[in-house]
Amino acid sequence: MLQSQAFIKTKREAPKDEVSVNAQLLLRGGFIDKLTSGVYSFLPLGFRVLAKIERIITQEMDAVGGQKILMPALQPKSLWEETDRWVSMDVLYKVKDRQEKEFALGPTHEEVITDIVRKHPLSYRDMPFALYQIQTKFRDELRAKSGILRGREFLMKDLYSFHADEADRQRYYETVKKAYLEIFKRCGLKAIVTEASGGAFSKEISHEFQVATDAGEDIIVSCASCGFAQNRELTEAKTGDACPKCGKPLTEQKAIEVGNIFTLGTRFSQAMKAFFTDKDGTEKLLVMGCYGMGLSRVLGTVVEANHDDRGIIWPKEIAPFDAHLIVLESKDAKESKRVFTEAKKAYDALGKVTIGKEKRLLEVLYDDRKGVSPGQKFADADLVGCTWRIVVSAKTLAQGKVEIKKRSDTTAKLVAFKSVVKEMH
RNA sequence: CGGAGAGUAGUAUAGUGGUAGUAUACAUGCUUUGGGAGCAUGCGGUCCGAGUUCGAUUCUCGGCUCUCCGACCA
Repeated sequence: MLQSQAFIKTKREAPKDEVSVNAQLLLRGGFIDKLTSGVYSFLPLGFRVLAKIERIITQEMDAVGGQKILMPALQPKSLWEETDRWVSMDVLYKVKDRQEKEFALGPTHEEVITDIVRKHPLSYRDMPFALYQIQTKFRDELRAKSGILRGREFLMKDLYSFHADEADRQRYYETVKKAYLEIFKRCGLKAIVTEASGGAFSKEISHEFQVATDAGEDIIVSCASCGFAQNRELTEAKTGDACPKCGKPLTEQKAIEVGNIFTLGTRFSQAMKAFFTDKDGTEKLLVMGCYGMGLSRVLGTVVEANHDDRGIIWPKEIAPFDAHLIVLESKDAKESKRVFTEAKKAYDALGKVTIGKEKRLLEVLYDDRKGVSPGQKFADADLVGCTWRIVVSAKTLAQGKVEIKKRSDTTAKLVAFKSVVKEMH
């Protein structure tokens, strides 16, 4: 993509009100735009990152047998009354149509998915199965805060699984848990599986995926030795207390919840009469699980966990572009022209390179802007945070080379253009 | 919802009961080109409403919006 033509507008300063790091850097870098409190647009750069996160999630959900669907955000009141959540769900946005008929803007989709499923004759032979979607959720939060970490409208992946019995549900729960860890790993996050309350769903504990950072709103107590971790809401344990599993000292830390998986059991199938026919020919309640993950929150968490004072350092697999190619003008017009010609050649060549197991095309953002100083181009590249920075200038060309630098490294290397791709492996 | 803070140009800021200033960004021209370059010119602003006043961006009241703390959180 040519930066001179792209809708990428970086800012030197963040709006003074924005305190959270994710909001500051994402706004300054032109990744997002705030419409109102807790409601954001994703601009070209941000949307590219979001699409990559979505791609990872989709791959991993498909890998555990999830079938992707899309459910409506607009949901009739009657559905929510079936589970008593029209009144008990305090974050529910309620809207009326011109006939005064009431609807909810979906904050989650247990009701809708259960309604879909119950309309179909199901046999034990159909079990288990799992459906998921990636969709915009609406929650009238008491307080939107922390940039895109707690919005009132946000993108979420929600998976729902259906089983003939509790043992199978438990088995699948563990499968999804592993898939979640793989997703977070690919997104460059170190997630800690944390025991938490089942909330309104269940008396059983749920599992949260927590990323330790000071920007977190949760406090978790964890053991570095055996991996035991609990949300503060479940425990009185403090730093230094003995781990109940292995006896080693526990550590308290702030963390961001990037995912949460729940045991639903028959909570919804019972309230909404969702059955399947078992081997013995009798109707039984579906046993369910649900598994949530906020994509926009994952994105914000990545920024909180991966940045320095100059900007964002995107993990490789979700960087908006693999490489940020920068051309620097020269004082001599003729030489400048040659530098631009060579940079354009490099851009065209890099765009045809395939990388990774999947042999996908390398994605390059080419800063071809004229009249922009080297300092500004470097500053922008650091802020935007693509994995690799490649510089073509009179200086590098004098040696027949280009410069390559990893965003996470401090030093650059001069290499022949031919070796650039090799450097990126 | 309770508490605190803040609303002046796209962004960041100054200031004043009497024609609103600076930086940056944007536009134009010239110069410059390895860490947010320089000069010149231009464009652009007091959140909304009421009150006090000859006159309000400034004072008073009300509203709206944003941020932070708290409560809450599938």
